[in-house]
Amino acid sequence: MSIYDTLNNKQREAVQQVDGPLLLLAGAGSGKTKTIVYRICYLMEHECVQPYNILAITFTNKAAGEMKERVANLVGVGSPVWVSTFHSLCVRILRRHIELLGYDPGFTIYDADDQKSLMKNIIKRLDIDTKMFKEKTLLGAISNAKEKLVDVNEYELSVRGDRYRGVCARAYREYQDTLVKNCAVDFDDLIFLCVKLFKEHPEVLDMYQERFKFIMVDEYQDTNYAQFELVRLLADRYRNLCVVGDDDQSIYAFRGADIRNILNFEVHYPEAKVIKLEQNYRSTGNILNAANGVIANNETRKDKALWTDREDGKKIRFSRLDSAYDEADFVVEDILRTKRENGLNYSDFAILYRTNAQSRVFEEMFVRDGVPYNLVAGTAFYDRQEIRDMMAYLKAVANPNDEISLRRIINVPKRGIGQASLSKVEDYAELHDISLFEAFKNAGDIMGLGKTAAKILQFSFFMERLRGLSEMVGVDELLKTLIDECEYEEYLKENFEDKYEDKIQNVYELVAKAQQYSENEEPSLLGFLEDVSLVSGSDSDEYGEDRVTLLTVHSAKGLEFKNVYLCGMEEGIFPGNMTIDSDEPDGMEEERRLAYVAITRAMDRLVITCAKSRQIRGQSNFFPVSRFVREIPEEYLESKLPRGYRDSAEEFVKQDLRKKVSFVKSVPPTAPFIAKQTRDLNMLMGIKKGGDIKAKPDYNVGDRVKHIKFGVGTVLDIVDDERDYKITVDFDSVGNKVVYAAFAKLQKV
DNA sequence: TTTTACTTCGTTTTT
DNA sequence: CGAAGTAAAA
Repeated sequence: MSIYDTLNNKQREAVQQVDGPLLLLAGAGSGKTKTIVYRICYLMEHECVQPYNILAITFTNKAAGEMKERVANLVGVGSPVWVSTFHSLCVRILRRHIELLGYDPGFTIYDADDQKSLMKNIIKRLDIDTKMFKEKTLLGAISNAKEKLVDVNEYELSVRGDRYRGVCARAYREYQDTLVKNCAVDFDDLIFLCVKLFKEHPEVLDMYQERFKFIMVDEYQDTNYAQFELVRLLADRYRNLCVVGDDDQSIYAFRGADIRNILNFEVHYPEAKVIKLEQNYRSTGNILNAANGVIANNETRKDKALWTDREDGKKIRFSRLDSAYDEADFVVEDILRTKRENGLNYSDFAILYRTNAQSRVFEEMFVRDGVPYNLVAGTAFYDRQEIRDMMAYLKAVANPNDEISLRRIINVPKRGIGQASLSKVEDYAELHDISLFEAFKNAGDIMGLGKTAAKILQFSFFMERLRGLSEMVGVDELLKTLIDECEYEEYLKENFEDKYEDKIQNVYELVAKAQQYSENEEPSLLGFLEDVSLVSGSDSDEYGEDRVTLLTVHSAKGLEFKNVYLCGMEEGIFPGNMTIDSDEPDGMEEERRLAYVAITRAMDRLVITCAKSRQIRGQSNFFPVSRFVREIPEEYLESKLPRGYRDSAEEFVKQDLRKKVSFVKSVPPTAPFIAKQTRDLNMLMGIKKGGDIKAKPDYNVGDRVKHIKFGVGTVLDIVDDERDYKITVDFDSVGNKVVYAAFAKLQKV
């Protein structure tokens, strides 16, 4: 009896298929990780592959850690197989060779927050119109470019007179120049620069191709073009590349993941073997069938169907409540009852929702009823202000060129160095072509600083001292000295009256983490910073306690729970209005995959809820039931959906609008349409909590205006209707339409 | 320089 | 409705 006997036929086939490219399509809950782990072991045991010739790439540290542990358990402790995330793999390679690209090997990694600050500075420096361009947009454009391996020069060439993209190009150049000056790289750079390194220095690539004779990539459906290219280069010599993924679980396209990487794998590698893992070991038949029913509505997908030999189990419970409040109440009650009746733990339950904002109501209820819960939230440990402050100090100590971190801490705690003084120092630095920190050291020579010069000097001495210290002591000691000498605790006490205790505690938690890190074989400040930068908040291990888990569907990927509550299943929330309004269908398919991921998290029981009306941004709106609920075949539901699944208010909405809005006639009342009409009616009837004042349009009869769907047209008439201004527009493309000002949001052109 | 009052603007986010 | 960011006052 060998360990491989515990695999099913398909899994075993995948494990033993070691030569050449292999596409492993692994459905949800099909034993994917087990298969990868066993395959690694099989390579070593049966194919005599040296562990250091194997590379396994994952997306999260959590997945990497789990894989490492399971391999170690199978073959004995500490195997030298490289199991790492894309990003940490690239950092390791870049630390060794980045000098070839003209960077300092002690580079800092900028996270999303650093990027934002940097972009803000650039917008100011380049005097970019903040009405037209927000840092988020520009960073998005840059990130997009880097994900597609488009460098600054290529980007500039591609602009071709487009004014909008021209601004992006200017921002991209300035952004990249500043990164180099600051000795810093962003997340996208890690991949981008690694590919660049391989392309420009074949001798380096050669070395890694020889080293990584067998490569495996997990969650392949989430790779972007840069990652695809990185893998392609590394695997190009031996072509022993095994990619594992599920196109139906691709939910990160909005971040650049390119589903075509997995869909076209056989095109890139014609000799590839394809193995499908379709047996699901997680969910009951009803849950699985429901998921299959929903995902079947997607056009662009690999043909496959999950099956299970588990029992049918409980049917899916669907309940539509009046409000978000009632929904939360219902869910909490249902959890408590189910837990009691079946002798379950709190940790057997999870609440899934589309957006983080939806967690609040549930939290309130849990607090009210004293139910222990764990919120997998956006604001993770390392995103906390006080932690970011400390990290900025450490970053600035490690890399004096890191302006972003320096600016963050120059006046934290308050030293009386404000914007005005900082600007003077910046001008001086620019004039003399020196770094910000060098300028700090020359503060005495800068005109007009007055008394602040001494303060700046003092700060620079302090940083120098920490820098010296960092070479003598561990990160934990360094942190303690830092906290002590800049009187950070006192600063927190003075500035955050009721929250300072938490913050101080967090700071000492960081010290504890630093202590823990210092026990590594080769601790270094750089290493600690790296560890922190590349670890996301959501995979910090806060498990152990018996709690209900609250999380977004995105962060639920890869997890499973006995009981899943999928909440807020409303047309307009999930799928969101953004997706419904968009006219390209890819977004809706991704949204549907997200629904599929959500459903397949459930092992034994799935409860779906939604609210008829919920407050969005302070105003209450009606919502129809999500199309994804309606796509579940009724036989898997506990009870049939109410006929028409629309309540009278919505029926009214529909009829009312048929009379009022002319274009209603020609369009069949599909779900997204009704969602739209619902929103429209909310506007009309003024179903708003807050003071509802209709805004007078900023255009007049005769003006040219732009509509999001209909394009440009001329305003023919403006009528001051009861609730809103009724606008008649002659659109160039579709002719006369009557629209409501608040809803149509016409832009004067 | 720092505090305060007022506007603006809102998905999802593995690293 | 709130967070977060900006403009005027202390």
